[in-house]
Amino acid sequence: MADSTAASEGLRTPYPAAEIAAAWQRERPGTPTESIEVVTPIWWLAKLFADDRSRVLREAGIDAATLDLLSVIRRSGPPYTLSTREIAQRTLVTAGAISQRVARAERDGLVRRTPGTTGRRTVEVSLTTDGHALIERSVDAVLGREAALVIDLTAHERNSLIKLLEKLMTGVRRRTGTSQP
Amino acid sequence: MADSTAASEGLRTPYPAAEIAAAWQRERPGTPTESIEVVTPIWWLAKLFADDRSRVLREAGIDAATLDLLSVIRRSGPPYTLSTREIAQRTLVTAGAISQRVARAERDGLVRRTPGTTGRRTVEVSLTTDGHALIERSVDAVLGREAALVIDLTAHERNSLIKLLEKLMTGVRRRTGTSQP
DNA sequence: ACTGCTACGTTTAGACCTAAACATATCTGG
DNA sequence: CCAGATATGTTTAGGTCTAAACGTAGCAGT
Repeated sequence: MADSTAASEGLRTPYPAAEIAAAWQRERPGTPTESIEVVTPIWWLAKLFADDRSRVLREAGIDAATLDLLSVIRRSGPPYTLSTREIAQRTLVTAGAISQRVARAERDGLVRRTPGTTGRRTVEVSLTTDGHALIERSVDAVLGREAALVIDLTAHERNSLIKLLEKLMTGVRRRTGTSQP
Repeated sequence: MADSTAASEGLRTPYPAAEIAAAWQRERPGTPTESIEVVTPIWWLAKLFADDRSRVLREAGIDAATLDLLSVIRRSGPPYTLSTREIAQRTLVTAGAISQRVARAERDGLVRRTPGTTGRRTVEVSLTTDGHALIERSVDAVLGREAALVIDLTAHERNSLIKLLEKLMTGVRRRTGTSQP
């Protein structure tokens, strides 16, 4: 069943995950390949989305890391201010990376850092007028483009996929220890 | 339907994608958020898998980039040799990155570079004894761990997910231009 | 009020990647 | 046979991230 339609030429569907699993079974029978057809497409899709987003953002004059930072602040609503720690929790990167992102964005005049008034030794990061304008300008472009990329799924398929991803994520989280390492 | 079970405390399920979409709708009604619940979980899962894999590999004394390189050569079968170009095609990184990966692996004695005998100005990369031993030692650990991470899905759910991811990837590929930019 | 503990943010060193410039080697068509 | 086009790999410059070391700011207990 793998030999029909032998690849007479290049790779129309370049190296689908099933072929990787089959190759391992051929080379090392018994290799635990059950996960490959789930994990590999997820990685590839993540990269396809990330690369496409980079392209869209380059045209808008902003990069993905900055979009992520400005988005999370914008989304939190007025007064468009979050502490460094809150930002780190809502994002999948380390505190050090947030520090650097904020430093770059501040250098570019997109956010402002102010000593936190509330208790702890926090630092509040808030949007400047420029930062607010930039995120307003970018978010529709990025999300609109991504909506177009997933349009091939029917509403039903989309819902099934969302539910399955949710269940998978719950399991993975539980087994890896839910907090970021 | 979003307000029931208000988050009285921290974030048991930290910032699920649905909340992000809801936040955008609250802040900017009309924002095209249809893709968020699909794209965001895919990114998060990719990162969860990548981080977990890094952890497993650190214990095995190898990094993800090297695993990727040795795997693709090992999987190709005897004589465990591929040209730089073939490796780049089977991997999602640029030719420059492959060049650097091969240089590092060669420095560590895991692969060997030889001028290609067949026609073009190719460079053949082949596994050394050490490289072969290292990949044999690592692959079961990595794939076994990943199989354990996806075990919560039933066979039926797993198949549905695979099919949906395949369909999504096909569409995204077509709309972004199938070859890597 | 001291002393030690914990929370929080920043800095630094190192790894890896991409994009673009290079450097060659191989073909192609007069 | 030669000139340009094409295919391959490598190098370089710049950017971002992580992990770990730091440096302090509040807090708790006595």
